Amino acid sequence: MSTNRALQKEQTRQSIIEAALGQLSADKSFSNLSLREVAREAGIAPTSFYRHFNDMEELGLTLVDECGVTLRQLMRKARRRIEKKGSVIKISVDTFMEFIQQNPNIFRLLLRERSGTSSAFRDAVAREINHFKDELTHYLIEESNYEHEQAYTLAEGLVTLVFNSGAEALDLSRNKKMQLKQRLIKQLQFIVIGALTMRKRQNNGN
Amino acid sequence: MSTNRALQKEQTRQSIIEAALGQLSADKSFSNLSLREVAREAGIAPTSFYRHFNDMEELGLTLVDECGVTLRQLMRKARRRIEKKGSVIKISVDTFMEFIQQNPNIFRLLLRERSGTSSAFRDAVAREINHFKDELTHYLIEESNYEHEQAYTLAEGLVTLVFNSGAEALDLSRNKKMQLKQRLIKQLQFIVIGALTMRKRQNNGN
DNA sequence: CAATTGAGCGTACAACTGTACTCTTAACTA
DNA sequence: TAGTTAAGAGTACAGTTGTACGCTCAATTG
Repeated sequence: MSTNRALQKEQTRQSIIEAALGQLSADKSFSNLSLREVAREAGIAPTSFYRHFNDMEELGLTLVDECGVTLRQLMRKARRRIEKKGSVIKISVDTFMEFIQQNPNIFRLLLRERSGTSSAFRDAVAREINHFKDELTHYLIEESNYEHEQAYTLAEGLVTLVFNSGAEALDLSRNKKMQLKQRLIKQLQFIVIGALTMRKRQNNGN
Repeated sequence: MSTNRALQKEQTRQSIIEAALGQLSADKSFSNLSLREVAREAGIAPTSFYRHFNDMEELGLTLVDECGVTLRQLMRKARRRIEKKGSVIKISVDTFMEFIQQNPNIFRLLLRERSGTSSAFRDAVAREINHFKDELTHYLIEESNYEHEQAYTLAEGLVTLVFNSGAEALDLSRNKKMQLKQRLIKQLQFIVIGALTMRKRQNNGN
């Protein structure tokens, strides 16, 4: 198996990926990136793009996957912090907000393609979000003895609230962002306590 | 003031709007609609478009506004149904789901432009969603004696959950949609009961 | 009725797009 | 070392886009 050649190829592949990520912004979504623009930014001829991806879509899906990996790593880090003690809700929210603060463009990619034009994209993003729901579901089952269906419903609600506040936080001032975060934490508390309360009532046959 | 001429103009204006709405679908978002496509569909010359809108963006904002009006009318209808009695949560959810069932494309427009490329769009959509939050906030204050801040936080959470489930419901089968709706209702109950519970605790000085 | 207005059309153009095809040349293989 | 492979460049083309400009001609106005 080759070393030098494959290595060079991998490098330009990476430069394509970085070029694409670098062009994403509040005013430029992936779907209005053109193959030529990306190639230009990556320093290759437009036609050379095809040596690495068949499509812009194929490149996009790669970005989504990479983003998912990064996010999951981050949440693992968050869980470690929780084990060392601290409020589950606050630490999770802090972690998430930290991520979108530092990677606004890749988070925008997720947001946009979640309801975007390509079903392959939509599916990919849905898959990433489902990872979150599933992990949280397991956490709730293990830590708080929830039954699966209840746990999933609860997890889904929590993830929805967090993800959405992330979306709104993108454009806000530091001040408004703080307020939003406070409200988010309250909403998460509401839903957690609500679920607990309903479970108690059910157990008491009430 | 003219009658005939202005009327004709209004008619082709409407045909532009309908053309645009007609072209929106799961696979075609407003931002990849071209002026020429819309003009073609509306049966006018590309350049005639400018007699009615300066921009595609101006057309888009019009669509968002129209969508907002429709939605608010619908929610008023829902409130009337509630006054004649019934579960607040269930009726609201039914109403909302009915809307996106019957107007999936215009709802997709809202979803997409919510985190889209144009800040004018984002603002417009945010404004529409805020209408919902505000109306619900007032409702909670009047009907359940919430204090304003708590009411707003609660309303925001509820609206977020509903709006988001709407987004997910778009692509689901009838069956999955029912399940989603069930979970949504549970999540709304969680959050409402959680808020009530926390308020009680606070009042008991607990 | 004569003059004005303005919605809509047609032409034209420069900019940009994706991609088919051919060529180069450095890295690999045997 | 001679032959093969494949990444990347260059050219070319047909298609689409927004929009500037000038024209037409029916409705409106005075």
